[in-house]
Amino acid sequence: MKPVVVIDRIMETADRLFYKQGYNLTGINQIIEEANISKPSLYNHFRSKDDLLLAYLDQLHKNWFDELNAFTQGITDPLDQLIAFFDYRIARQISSKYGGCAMNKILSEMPREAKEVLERGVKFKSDLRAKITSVVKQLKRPKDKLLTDKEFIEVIYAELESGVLMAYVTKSHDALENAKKIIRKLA
Amino acid sequence: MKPVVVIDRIMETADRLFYKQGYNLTGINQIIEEANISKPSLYNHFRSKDDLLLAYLDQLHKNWFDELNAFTQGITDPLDQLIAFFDYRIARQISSKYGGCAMNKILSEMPREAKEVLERGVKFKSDLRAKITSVVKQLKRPKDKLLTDKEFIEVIYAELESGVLMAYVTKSHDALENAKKIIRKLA
DNA sequence: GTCTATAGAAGGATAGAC
DNA sequence: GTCTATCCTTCTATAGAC
Repeated sequence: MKPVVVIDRIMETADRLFYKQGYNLTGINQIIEEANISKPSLYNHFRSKDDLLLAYLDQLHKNWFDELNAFTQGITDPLDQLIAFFDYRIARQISSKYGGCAMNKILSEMPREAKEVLERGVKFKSDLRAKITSVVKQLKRPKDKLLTDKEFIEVIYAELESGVLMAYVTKSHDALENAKKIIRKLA
Repeated sequence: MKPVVVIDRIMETADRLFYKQGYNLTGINQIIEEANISKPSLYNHFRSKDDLLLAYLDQLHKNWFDELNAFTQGITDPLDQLIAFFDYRIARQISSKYGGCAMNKILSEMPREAKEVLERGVKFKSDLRAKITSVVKQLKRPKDKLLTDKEFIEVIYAELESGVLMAYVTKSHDALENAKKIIRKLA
């Protein structure tokens, strides 16, 4: 069921290859071959390979948060919502066979000059942190908790990032599972 | 003060370029040019570019832990030692102008087949975790603490990983600084 | 062990026909 | 908008002389 429209075929192929092989290891030639289009057809839609990367990152951002929202839809208890963030990442890592975090992998292979890419990374991370913050506020944690809200949010965020990284390296979601217990204790 | 021996010049140049630009963006041509050697001279010491990468990773592992040991040398209090782990990473991020974690960046740009590289990543992470574990044991934390030793170790590790990633993306070590306060509270 | 020279493939991007 | 054909650069790696 490949997309019929050319630009959709490009985006679908870029998404798959950039995630699987990384940006720098994926050549324009491979993209056009697997998307079954010609080279000038690609350059008709995107000025350059870098331009395609930015489009890929924007699509990634939208899809990632849309799917997260769909995943947590219907969960009312705030603590359960926090746990669902971890379950979302676990589900993604399992379905991608522990391919790691798409955004972090791209960020990690960029040279210093890639300012526009870095900006998208910052936006992605601040949006995720904002979602966590919003849910933590709903917990209405008492003031005498060991960690402040800000600190608790930081730990949640760190456990998500580190957990996915460990999933990528060890090909297991043990760390993400353990993190859930820690979050329940600190809540 | 460039190294005189050829293989040292290669390693020094590879170390600098792999970290600054990443592995895939660094060509053999650039390495030999900046190391002021010829191409066959490089291939006399390393069978392939991949072979050079493995040598680079092994050197990185050794240097990283040697410098960590030197950094924590003389610190006797276990909690201070844990904090020193964060200060070590802060110092490295400042001196590298927030270039991020060398090991994680390489890991992130590898394709699935790069088994030998991934193994070195696993070893690096398990060695760091072992060091944290060793120090936490010395804390002799009471059983009634909110987090078990295992959970506390996990949080320390996650804050280190996530903190360096945030340093790379935001070009600031705020996250690593905040993490220190959290660790003190949870100790 | 080190060099000059080169092979052979793949990289990103474009001209011009339809 | 899409194609065939082509351009120029860069890539990893090697042959053969010294």
